[in-house]
Amino acid sequence: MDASDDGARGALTEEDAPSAAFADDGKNTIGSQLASRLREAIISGELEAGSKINLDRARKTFNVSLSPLREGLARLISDGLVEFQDNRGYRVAPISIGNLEEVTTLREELEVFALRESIRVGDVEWEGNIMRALHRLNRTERDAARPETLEYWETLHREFHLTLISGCGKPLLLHFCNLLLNLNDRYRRAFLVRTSGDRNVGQEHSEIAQGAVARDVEYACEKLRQHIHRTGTNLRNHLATKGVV
Amino acid sequence: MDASDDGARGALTEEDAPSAAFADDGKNTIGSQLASRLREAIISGELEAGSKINLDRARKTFNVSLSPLREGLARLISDGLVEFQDNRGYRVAPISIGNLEEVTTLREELEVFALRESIRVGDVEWEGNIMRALHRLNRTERDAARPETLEYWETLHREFHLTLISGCGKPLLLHFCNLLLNLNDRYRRAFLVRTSGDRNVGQEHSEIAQGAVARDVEYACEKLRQHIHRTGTNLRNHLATKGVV
DNA sequence: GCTTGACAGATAATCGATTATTCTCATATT
DNA sequence: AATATGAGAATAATCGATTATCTGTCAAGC
Repeated sequence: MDASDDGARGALTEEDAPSAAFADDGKNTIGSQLASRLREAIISGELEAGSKINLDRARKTFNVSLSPLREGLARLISDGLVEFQDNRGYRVAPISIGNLEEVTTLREELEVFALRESIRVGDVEWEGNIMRALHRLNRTERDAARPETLEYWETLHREFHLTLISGCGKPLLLHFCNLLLNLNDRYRRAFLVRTSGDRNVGQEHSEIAQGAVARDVEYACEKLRQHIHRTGTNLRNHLATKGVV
Repeated sequence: MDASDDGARGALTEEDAPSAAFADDGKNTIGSQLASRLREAIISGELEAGSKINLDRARKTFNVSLSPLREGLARLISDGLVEFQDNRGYRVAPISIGNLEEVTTLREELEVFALRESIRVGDVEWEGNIMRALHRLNRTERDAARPETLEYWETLHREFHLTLISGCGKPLLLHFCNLLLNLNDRYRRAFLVRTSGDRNVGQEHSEIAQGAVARDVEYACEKLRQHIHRTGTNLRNHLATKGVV
């Protein structure tokens, strides 16, 4: 499941890194469960970007009372997926080309920095986790005809990117990267059914991973930067096609 | 007042940048007011780092009901000042040397990047705002004997740093920097009554500001980086002295 | 002596009802 | 015609009470 779905929700210092399965992954309270469901609903595009969230309607849709609903929504604010204004309620964070460009730029800056740090201080276990995540990702088919494979691929893809930087030992930085990845995934799941023909994404991932475990900082970081940049460019073109400003 | 105290609380895309006074700055709801009061209480050290927040006691202390109290606390989670765990409630985010070092490192990375971008795209109004913020800061006495002057100085200092990077045109980046500045200020207000003798902080600020408005990217960025780094080093020494791990 | 389990008190989470605010739209006014 | 006003509906915020969960203590069993 999504690494950010841990039942134990901390603050910015929480453990955002992907980790081995939790037998009992918490999610005890209705508020927590709602946060997960809403997060998935927003990232998957089920809830339209920019739309207002009517509390009363949402209350009925999810069969919950107001308190846990507000609780869940409040958490998504820190994820950047929901906006809030006093007395005007909540709305799904809007999307825009400007926002996508900023997310891409910051990913280039922060994820690359986190990878650099990971290569510097990451241990052997970190290396192993990368190889595992890469293998699982590249062995998974991404068939546009079957949405469930797409979602599974997204999960693994996200896991791969988080694993890459999980060795850096900087919880705050990982938190920021996690947020950015969330925001980015929303764009991809909304607009990118298939990758553009001139890319071999699987090979890109392999190159990054091999550079990382070989501790070749410059190679790995440059490959990661290009990978993020290309995705950003592709997405921007798709958005422009669909008339998003 | 604190720039992050806007009544209108948005998500990560909100306007975190400092701006001229709001005649009516909102803060309509009890939840919002509480968020501000609690934020100040935590940053100023009034609420001890790492301590548990008993909801019932807090409810009585602030004379509010449970719902707005939870609302206010939830917002501080996204600020990284409060941590939360299902069924175990809220606690003030702990401090540690490790966290301080990460905050410092990320400030060096992100604030410097934001300054670089600001110098690249900032307009004349941005330049003017810097000179104004610098003037107000350097004209304000920082008298350790009078706490109210310290607090006022902190406000202006924060305003100066946010103004420096306010021209970058990247709301998400500004949000991250705002969070980091919050976390950093908590350490300073707790541990740094006076700056160490070998520094002339006023001059450091002046050099950064002059470099920025002169559009000398490398000079300004290097000065800012050193400024942040020195503060980090000073704080770490103070923490170590007081036995913080 | 150590572990396990039941109990009680403390604490957090949730609910349904109430109050306050904003929004809508028809009407009045310049 | 454009703008201002105000009543009523829609919606958000808050409250007090109730329910669920956890934490620490102490006794029974191994």
